[in-house]
Amino acid sequence: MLDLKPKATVADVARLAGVSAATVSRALTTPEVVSEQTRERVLAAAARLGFSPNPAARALRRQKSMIVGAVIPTLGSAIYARLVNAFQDWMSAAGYLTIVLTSGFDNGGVPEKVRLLIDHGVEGVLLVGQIHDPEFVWFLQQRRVPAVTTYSIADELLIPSIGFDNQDAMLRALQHLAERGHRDVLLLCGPLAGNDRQVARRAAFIGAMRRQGQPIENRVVECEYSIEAGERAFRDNWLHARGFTAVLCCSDVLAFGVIAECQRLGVRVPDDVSVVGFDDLEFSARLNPPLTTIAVPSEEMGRRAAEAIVENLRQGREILSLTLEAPLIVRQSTGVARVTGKPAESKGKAPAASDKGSVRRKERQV
Amino acid sequence: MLDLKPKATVADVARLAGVSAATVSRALTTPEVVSEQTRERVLAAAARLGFSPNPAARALRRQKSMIVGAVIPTLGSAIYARLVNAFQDWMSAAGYLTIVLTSGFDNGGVPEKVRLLIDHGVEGVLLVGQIHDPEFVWFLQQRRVPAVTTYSIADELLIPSIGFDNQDAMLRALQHLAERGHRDVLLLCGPLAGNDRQVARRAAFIGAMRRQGQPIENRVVECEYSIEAGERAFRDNWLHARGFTAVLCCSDVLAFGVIAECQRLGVRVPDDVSVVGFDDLEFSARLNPPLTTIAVPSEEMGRRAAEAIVENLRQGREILSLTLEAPLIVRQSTGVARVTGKPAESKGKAPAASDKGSVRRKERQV
DNA sequence: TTGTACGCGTTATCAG
DNA sequence: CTGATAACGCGTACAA
Repeated sequence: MLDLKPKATVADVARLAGVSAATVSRALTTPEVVSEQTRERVLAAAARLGFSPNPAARALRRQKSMIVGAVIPTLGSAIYARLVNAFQDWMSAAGYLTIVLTSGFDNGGVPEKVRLLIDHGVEGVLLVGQIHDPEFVWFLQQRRVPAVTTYSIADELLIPSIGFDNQDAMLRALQHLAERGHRDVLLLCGPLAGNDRQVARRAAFIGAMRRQGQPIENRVVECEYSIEAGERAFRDNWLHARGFTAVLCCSDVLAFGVIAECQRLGVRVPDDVSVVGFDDLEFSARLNPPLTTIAVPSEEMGRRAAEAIVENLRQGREILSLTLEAPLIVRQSTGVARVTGKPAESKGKAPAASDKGSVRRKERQV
Repeated sequence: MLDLKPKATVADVARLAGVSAATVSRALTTPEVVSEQTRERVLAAAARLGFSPNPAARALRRQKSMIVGAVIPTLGSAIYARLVNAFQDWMSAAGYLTIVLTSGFDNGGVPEKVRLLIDHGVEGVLLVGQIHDPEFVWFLQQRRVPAVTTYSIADELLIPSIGFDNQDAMLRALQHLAERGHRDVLLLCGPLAGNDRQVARRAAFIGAMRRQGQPIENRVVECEYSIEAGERAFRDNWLHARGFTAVLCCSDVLAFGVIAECQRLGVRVPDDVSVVGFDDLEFSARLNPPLTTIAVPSEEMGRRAAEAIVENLRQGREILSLTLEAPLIVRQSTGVARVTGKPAESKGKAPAASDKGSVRRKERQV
């Protein structure tokens, strides 16, 4: 049963069909230049031998692998998984396969991973976050490998980006809170080391707070991306450093933790504390209360990045940076600030019970 | 700035180092067989030219691409994303890159995707769910591409599987419910077409119900995997077809929807209805109430599948099927069945408020 | 329309 | 230890 026939080659097909190897190749790749009958003979022979062209030989000859790569922090985070999902879908439709490689949240390791990909022959690369390493940018250029960064916007002269403005998104979230009387806000951000998105968000936060003359000591906390980290961060800060009336989370996952912990501690959201997230994951609209959050266009980034790379590969079209919208979705986790230190009057229980019907009913975009 | 030097080859390095191409190759791949000084000259020359071996040429010569593939339903589902994440991590540590391809939930499309991967030169394949197509299995064998299926257990003579017993998991969940007096149970399952995991779970459910002489009309509902589908399914069935005292969901995502809808409808969990999930996602322990669910070992499946494939590739070791544990994690979403049609006595509100401290406090494995 | 000849870049083999 | 040579399998000028 186990025949070791070392996989058919064009030569085998040629022999069986009684033609030359060149003709086999033509019959398979440019059928129209081959006569009807030889084409049929060749196709039949190929089918009979289960022939398919050796990808390495083809790649060597054509200088094209039809493979692209994606380097992301992790697939464990829905936000990146969805990005890659969309990217991969589009790429696959365009005839490219996608190699996925994870690098953790510190972008310092990304160049090495990209090198690895390129050494394996990928023709284009999707990245998350900007790389501030001129040598690396230069490397990509001279290797002629188109690359797109997502989740942030382009600094000058670096890798083109298809993303959104993290600072602006943050400012809109803060303004939303400010309009409701929140001046003292706690920021929970994700890992900062080598993570330009988080750094940008924090910078926006600190800038805004400074402008308002608001002190920021003990108001910026770095967490891992996990529900538990959000729980812990909220608990520690609520118990030891009260005073803030709102929590701004750089990830919905953290916000989930905050809300869960609030329930456990008997802290009411938004009556005692308002909570804002960042991502707009599927579950965020179903939290109790539904989460006000920044809707990050992860699928769109993936799709557009794929489009751009494919067009570059096919027609040499330059990849242009693009800034997408990341609207604030206002739901029920944010409300008017209570007077600091003094719990607000309870507005009567059961916002949940009164909340029948479509979840999206009470949403608003900003 | 844009020098078009068409990427250095061994020949270029050889010329610069004043040696032959063969020596360059040796200096790079088996440094120990080359004299100290020539090695250094070669390495220096290679570094100066930014040389790295052409992957297609290497793959052609060595008959090895160092690339493997994974075909999964979608990356949009945390459960598969985590599987691939673990698989890819391990593979990458072993020197292999991973191409990810999605195929939707109907396994009918999988063979085609795998073919695509193999036509691109992958050396091994990770699958989700069994493929019942002898021709396909034969194809994999004669192409000598090791494959592993996950999420289910091996039927005889098919592709080796590293998974868990879906039927058994389902029976344990049902037994847990039965012990608490639940006889009339609603099953929400995911897409069934071409999805052997879901089919197995449903089969177990139907079998058990039959054995108990319990009617199953209107007790099996097929849903998409989304929170909203869970909400809708529960709403429709609760309003129109009361009678069941528990809902068994084939995915935590559906259970999330059920619990969210219960809150909206004022239905108490577990007093009025018990809810069981399947997956044990990160958020499931934080739902209100925390979700009783089957813990699917997705990371372990990914890791072990990678190990098995690597060992097959490296040492020709046969891949053995393996059945992993998928324990039922008992939390607070399941309780004693109320008398059908009559809401249970309320046991006093605020299980949440009393639920301080570690989330895992009240867990139990079965 | 088809066949012949060669090269893509690397590495295994064999001789030196 | 090193160099010459051939071959991996395909695709494409070029010639017929």
